[in-house]
Amino acid sequence: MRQGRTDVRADVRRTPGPCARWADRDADFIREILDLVGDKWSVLIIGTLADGPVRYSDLARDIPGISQRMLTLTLKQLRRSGLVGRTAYAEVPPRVEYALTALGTSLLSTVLELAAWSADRHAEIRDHQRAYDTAAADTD
Amino acid sequence: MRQGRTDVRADVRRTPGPCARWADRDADFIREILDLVGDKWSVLIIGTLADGPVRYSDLARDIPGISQRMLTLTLKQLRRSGLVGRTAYAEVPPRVEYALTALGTSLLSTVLELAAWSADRHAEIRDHQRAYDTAAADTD
DNA sequence: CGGTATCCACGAAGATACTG
DNA sequence: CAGTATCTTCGTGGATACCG
Repeated sequence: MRQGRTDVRADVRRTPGPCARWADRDADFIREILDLVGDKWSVLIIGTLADGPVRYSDLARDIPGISQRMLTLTLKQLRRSGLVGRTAYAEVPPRVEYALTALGTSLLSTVLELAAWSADRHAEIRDHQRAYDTAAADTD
Repeated sequence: MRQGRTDVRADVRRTPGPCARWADRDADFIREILDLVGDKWSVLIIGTLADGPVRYSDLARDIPGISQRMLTLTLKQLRRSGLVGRTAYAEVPPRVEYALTALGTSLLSTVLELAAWSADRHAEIRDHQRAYDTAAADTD
């Protein structure tokens, strides 16, 4: 499962007791990746790029509800981190394609797993939420 | 004309790949899980609970920078979704322990994979970011 | 100890208009 | 087509004080 060179959990204290603590570095890693893909649009964009290069306007059309501003901003951020590449063709009309880099692709599989988990468990989650909300309403 | 506005949805490219265009419910799944663990603290809490039940005050101490308010709020959200369980012991002084449920544990492994990815690639990502920022500064 | 309640600042993000 | 610029709203989260 985790055959990466760096095992995050290795840095977390595994005391027999109930007190495992995050090394600051671990928290930073989490924060870093969350900043990258924890927002509203990044994962959606990455998923849309899964099959190959996609044009700006196609992204705007295929991602429901995204504004031009957020699309541009999020693409810029993904590009900055090296997850997404941009190719502009000097044509008329102009054509710009965005595609996953190798780095982006490597993230895709993990992210897809998360999506699969969510799809798999979402009924269970919703049930819990409803039950919780009902119980809370009772005690109000 | 390869793609008019009318047939956008019909012209979905269904390659055998992971996902072509987002069906609305796929986007909803992503959104759901991102709402759950995409925030600043959820993953950190889940990770801290990895080894077993942890008391409220221990969570507050072991998660650097978290405020009491956010700890309470995030725990409530995780509890609502069935990822975390709460047990209050009628003692003096009072003791309350939080622990991952089976659902929470099943998420943990996926999330840990994401953290491992981040730990593994974070140098590469930072390099890209620096290069990008430098290039941007040049064109300014 | 294990929380709630309230106030406030700040950044994220939507709407809209404009440009190369 | 592929963006940028600006304005404004809105939610998230920090600080602080208080309660069972």
